[in-house]
Amino acid sequence: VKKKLSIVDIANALNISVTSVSFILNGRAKEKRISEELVERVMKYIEEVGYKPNSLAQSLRTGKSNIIGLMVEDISNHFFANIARLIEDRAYENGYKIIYCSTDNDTNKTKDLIEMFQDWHVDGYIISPPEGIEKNIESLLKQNLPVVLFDRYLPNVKTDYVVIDNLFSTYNATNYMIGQGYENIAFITFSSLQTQLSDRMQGYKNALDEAKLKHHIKEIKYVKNTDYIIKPIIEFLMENKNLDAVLFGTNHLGALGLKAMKKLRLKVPDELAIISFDDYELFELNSPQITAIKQPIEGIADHVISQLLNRLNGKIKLDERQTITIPTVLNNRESVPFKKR
Amino acid sequence: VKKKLSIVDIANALNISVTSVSFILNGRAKEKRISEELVERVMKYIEEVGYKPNSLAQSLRTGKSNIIGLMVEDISNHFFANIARLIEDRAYENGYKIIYCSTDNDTNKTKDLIEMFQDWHVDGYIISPPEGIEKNIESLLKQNLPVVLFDRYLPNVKTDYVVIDNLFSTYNATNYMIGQGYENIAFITFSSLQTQLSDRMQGYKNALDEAKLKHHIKEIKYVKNTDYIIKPIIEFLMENKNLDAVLFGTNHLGALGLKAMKKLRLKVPDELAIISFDDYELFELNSPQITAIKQPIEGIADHVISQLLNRLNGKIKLDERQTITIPTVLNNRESVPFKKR
DNA sequence: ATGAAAGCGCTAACAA
DNA sequence: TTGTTAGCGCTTTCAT
Repeated sequence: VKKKLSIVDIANALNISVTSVSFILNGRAKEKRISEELVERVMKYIEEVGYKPNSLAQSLRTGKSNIIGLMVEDISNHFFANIARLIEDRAYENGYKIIYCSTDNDTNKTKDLIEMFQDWHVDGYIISPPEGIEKNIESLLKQNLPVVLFDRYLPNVKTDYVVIDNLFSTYNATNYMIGQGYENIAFITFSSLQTQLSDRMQGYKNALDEAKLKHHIKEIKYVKNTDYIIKPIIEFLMENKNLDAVLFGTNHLGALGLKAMKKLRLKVPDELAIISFDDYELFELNSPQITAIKQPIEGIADHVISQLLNRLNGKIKLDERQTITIPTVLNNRESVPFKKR
Repeated sequence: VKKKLSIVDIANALNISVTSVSFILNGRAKEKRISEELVERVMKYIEEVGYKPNSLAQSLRTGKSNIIGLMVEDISNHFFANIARLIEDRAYENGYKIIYCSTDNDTNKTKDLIEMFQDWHVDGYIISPPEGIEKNIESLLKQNLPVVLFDRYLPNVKTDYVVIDNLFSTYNATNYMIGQGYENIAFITFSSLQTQLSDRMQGYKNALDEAKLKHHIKEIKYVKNTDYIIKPIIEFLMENKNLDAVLFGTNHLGALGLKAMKKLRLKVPDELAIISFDDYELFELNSPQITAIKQPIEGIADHVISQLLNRLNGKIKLDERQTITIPTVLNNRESVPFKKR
């Protein structure tokens, strides 16, 4: 077991100073006018013995960790997992590593996690924020730490963020259903004040209001155990036999809603037309294929990481703020046929 | 913008030595017989000013980073995302953070990533290894760094690992199909020498050989673009009209296979019975519901992290080696009905 | 063009 | 019981 060598070891071995080695290592040889010959000698030796700088020490010294903290609601969720993957690729390409965690939308957990990340001096944050962490985000901002929110934002905190056009998405989807002849359209969502969900609800309401139709809203408390999400859906559906269409507020709810309907032996779309938010492999393969509001995952991930990298590279002024809203696509399939009356 | 305080600042403020502060912070006050009074004073002050130790410095000093490196094939894959989530929870519970990456089963990429993680002095590794990184894993082992492999292992490297009983799983599934009266059973898999895939293939072969039935194996080269996976599946299916059943080697292939059949307007299960490896929400919701080999994700994640934590805590002797093989469950649904002849 | 040395924040051996 | 100090490995200022 050979001990890891340090920059000192290699300086000694070559009988030169650590400074030279450091400069050479950091590509500042030219700038410091170090002889070609020395540079070559050092590089060769380093290659030979397989020297690798200790990133920890580098970070302690420079204050830069080259780590990005990624905080998503739940890494096992299809949407976030895909975002995480795309962000990861871009981050590594740019010399950053990713340390991640799932917040579960739990405010206290998130606060702890932010502190942890701070102790580790991560260079930047990508967060899908739960409610109630305004203070903590502001504190990061005050320290000039780059923060990019996504999926939802905090209305009272001036950060960069990347979101989709939630309001228009559901407005549009609801309108589509209305246009297809549906009149008793429900919206099933999680009870939450987060912007993405409240915007989606608002879009739904707006469309109904314009058409002078009645709201049918079911808010479900989020829990991990899916049984306790399916159950209220089933109950809601049973209690509202007059419904002819349902709009689901998230992909998770869409999938579970499908399960609920399967249990109830409800025929989709004959007895109930449906649209889900957030497209999903499952929706395309289902019979009938489920119409869904597709989020441009690549677009979101791309903007998120670009924004963060720009901040990291100082390409955005500190007092500037970039907010990006991306349109969605209604992937029209088979679950909302024209309704015969 | 107030500067971050260090242990020195708080020592000065309280007119005591850094040692005392350090000991108190690390809960060694009792052991070092530091006065209750001082401990209290320090703790109170720390609370007051919100002092947080710099983990970077701690790690540089102690050589322990409290970070676990998680290397999966692809974090956006349902299976790995779920494992990642469970591992994350257990890791944070135990004071570890997770830095992750996706290997894409790319040997060179993985090598680079391992080096990166090493530069960061991560305390332990959890890896679903691609082929050809035996040397690199061995090098980690030689440095007494804990490594737990999962999903597949490296036959020539003596590491801890957690895998499922792949061979029996497909043997069992294939046998089940045979028992249901199917005779021309195909196995669609990715071309790879990785243990999980070769074991699955072997299980399939064994069952067919025992029943004196012919092999129908399609190996597909893995690529990111799903079109280039669906296409060969379609071709294979078209060229082998005599098939009456298909076993898919991974969840990814199962889902894409379903798409292929949809395109071909093949009736499942009447024209083609199917079983997929690795259960999936999609399979349960499909009509017909797809029979699948369910991997015990919680069990895998649990064993993986327990093994790693035990190593980290020195509860496993260095020369000892733990390999765990977990059984799977054949989730019997509707896609393999008894075949009338 | 190269080197000496301070210091990032922390831990722990040693001293007192 | 508490304090002094070396040093983890690196970067960078200042001197030469």
